[in-house]
Amino acid sequence: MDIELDDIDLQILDLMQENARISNVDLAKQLSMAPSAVLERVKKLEQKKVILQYKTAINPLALNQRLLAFIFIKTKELESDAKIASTLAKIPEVQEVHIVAGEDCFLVKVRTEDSASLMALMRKEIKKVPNIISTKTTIVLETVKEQQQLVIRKN
Amino acid sequence: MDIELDDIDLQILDLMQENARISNVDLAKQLSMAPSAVLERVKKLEQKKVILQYKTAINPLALNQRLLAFIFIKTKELESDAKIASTLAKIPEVQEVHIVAGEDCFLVKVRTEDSASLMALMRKEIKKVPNIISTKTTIVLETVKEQQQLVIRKN
DNA sequence: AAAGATTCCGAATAATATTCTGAAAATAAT
DNA sequence: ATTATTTTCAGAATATTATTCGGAATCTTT
Repeated sequence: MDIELDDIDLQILDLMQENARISNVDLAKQLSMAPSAVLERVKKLEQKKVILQYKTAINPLALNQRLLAFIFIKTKELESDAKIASTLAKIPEVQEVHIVAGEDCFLVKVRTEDSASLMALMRKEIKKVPNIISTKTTIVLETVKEQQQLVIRKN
Repeated sequence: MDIELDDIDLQILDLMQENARISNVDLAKQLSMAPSAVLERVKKLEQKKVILQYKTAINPLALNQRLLAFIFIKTKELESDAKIASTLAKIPEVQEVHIVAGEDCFLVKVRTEDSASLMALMRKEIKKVPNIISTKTTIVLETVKEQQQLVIRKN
């Protein structure tokens, strides 16, 4: 990542991070710049893959997704790590797959309707992945904060 | 959540989830509807809090945030749970705070520049929260998948 | 079946995005 | 230092999109 971001870029990212649908005109106003100049910067940020995606956060309850869980997965060997990981990643209910340090190998975040559908998912999808030794599931009772916004420090 | 979402709503959510900046005109085209009708639905989804926010996903590496960790926190009693949780939630580097089942009480997701800044954060912020008995930190070596998109099943 | 509410379309208008040219500023080269 | 080169910006022109609104169609309720 050989990218230089100046203060204006950081301000743009800061504003857009919280509101991806802010208009170019508004952005320009906040930055005291011309819309055309701001647009140029935004396009460049997209092109440089600093901006990865514009996402809409949907209320999980509106889609009846009430259960959130973290599953630690222990596997046999280090060799097939990448394959196991990508197999897990393909499951739509799986929101995150991390390879972690320590005796557990993978940490997986899953969102489903309820505990019954989590069990079904475990049985039908996760436990069928080869080379899994054991799983340890942590159920979330309540989520107090959930975002992926980054801390942006302006100069 | 007493919300009825029909198939068109689900399609809108499905499209916007992946691209929050899709234009109303494009949305309308994909749904074979008039832009005005689609706009009305989107506004309604915002109002009903089905749509929570439009976010821009920024590449963490571009902001030099290379370390991701999950911290399990064990606390004294159940009483002050909410307070501890909201204290943790106020830390900007903390992306997620969950109250979980099991002996560990909280699961916290943190993103920082490097291990040094994680240590600093632990010392200066997290361990200063009252009533914490112990913490157990899991360092992420590699993230294979990370999103919060929900599974949308159309009827 | 009638009344009421909701959803949709289409046209008009308002606002915004986008493109382009040239000037200014920053950077690099001589 | 001075000149070239590149980058960034502003402002105007144009293209595209968002938004509003009236009325028709559809669906719900009574």
